[in-house]
Amino acid sequence: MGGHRCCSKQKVKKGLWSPEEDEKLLKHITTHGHGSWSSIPKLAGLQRCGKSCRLRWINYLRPDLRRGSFTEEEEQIIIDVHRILGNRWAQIAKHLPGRTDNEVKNFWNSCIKKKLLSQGLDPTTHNLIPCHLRAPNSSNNNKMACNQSNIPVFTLNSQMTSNVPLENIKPPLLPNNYHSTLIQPITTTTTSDYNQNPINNNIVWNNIANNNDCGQNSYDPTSTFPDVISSIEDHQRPISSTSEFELLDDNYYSLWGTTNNYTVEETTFGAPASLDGNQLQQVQNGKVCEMEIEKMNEVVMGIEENINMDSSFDSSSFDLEFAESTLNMSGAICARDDHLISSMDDFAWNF
DNA sequence: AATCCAATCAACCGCCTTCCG
DNA sequence: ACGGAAGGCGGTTGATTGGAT
Repeated sequence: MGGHRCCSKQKVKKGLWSPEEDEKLLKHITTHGHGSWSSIPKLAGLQRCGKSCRLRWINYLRPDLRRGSFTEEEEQIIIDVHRILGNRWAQIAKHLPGRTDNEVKNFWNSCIKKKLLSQGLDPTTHNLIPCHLRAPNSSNNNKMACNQSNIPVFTLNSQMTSNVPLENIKPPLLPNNYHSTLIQPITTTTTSDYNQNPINNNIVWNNIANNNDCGQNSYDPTSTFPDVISSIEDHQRPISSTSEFELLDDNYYSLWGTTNNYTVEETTFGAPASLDGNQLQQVQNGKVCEMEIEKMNEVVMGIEENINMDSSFDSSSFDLEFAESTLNMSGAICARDDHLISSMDDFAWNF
C-alpha cells in the first residue's frame, strides 16, 4: 500500500470501502481464495491496492471474525499477554479467536491504557507508576499510596510452589542501586506458620530510602546493605553490574528471584481493613504474576522437553519467540549458578 | 437545534521480514 | 549470496459517532 510498488502503477482508490467493493472482494475470495494479494484487485475488479484488500479481508470481511465489544475475560487476556509481550498486537490477537490485531490495538489504546493509568499503573511496563510521576488528577488510589502520613513500604510476596524449608528461601534479585539503598524488613507475617502455609509467606519491607518522600530522594549506589539484611546476604545472588538490569523497568517494582519468584509491590503500611485501591492493585498484580510464573514454567518445561528429546528446538511444539519474550518480560532475568541469563540462547546454554 | 469535544475505529503509512528467482 | 517483490506488523491519522453543553 502506501507508496507500495503494487499500487504505484495504477490509480488506486483510498478511504472507506463501499458495500459494492466489499461484495466484490468477498465474492472473489470465497470462490477463488486470496492467493496472491497483489493480484486480487485486478482479478476481483477492484481499484484497490493488494495490501488494502488484504487488510479489508482480515479486519472486516473474513467469516470467522468475532463481532461486538470485548468481554471482561478478553480484556484480562489482553492485559496479561501485553504484560508479557508488549505491543505485539498480532501475537496478542492470536490469543483471542476472532479478534484482529487492529481491533486489539484500538481497544488497548482507547480503553485499557486509560484504565491502567487510572489505576496508577504504567501501561507500558504494567508496574506502579512512582507517586511523583503520576498525573496530579489521577484517582484516589494513587493519592492513597502517596499520602505523606503513611509510611511507604513494599510487600514482598514469595510465591512458593513447594514446601521449601524457610532457610532455603532466597531473597529476590535486586539491582545494586536498589537493594543497597532501601529495604529493611519490618515484619515477617507468616514465618511462624510457614510450614503450614508456605504459599503465603509475606515479608513486609520498609523502604527506608523512600520514607515520606514518595521515592523522590536520591540514593547512594555505593552504600552497603542494612545490617538486618546482611545476615542473609550469603543467599543474595550478587548482581555484577546494573547494565544486567537494562531489561528491568526504571523502577524495579517487579523483580524475579532464581529459586523463588517474587513480586515487590508498593503498598501503604497501616492500610484500612477494607479492600482499598492499593490492595485491589496488589490482587491484580498478583494475578498477573501468577500467570507469568505459569508461563515461565512452560518455558522451562518446553526447553527441558526439547533437550530431553535431544533434538533441536522445534517451533511447532515450542514457541521460541514467545519463550524469549517471556524471558525478557518485566525484567524477568533468570540466573543459574553465577551466570545471569538474559537471552534465550543463554537460557538454553545453561541447562 | 447547534456546537463542541472526546472516544472509537477503519484504513493508511512506512518499516521490517520473508520468500523466491 | 543477492536483490526485488510481497506479506506482515505496529504506529498513526482522519472520519464518524455520540454525549455534553
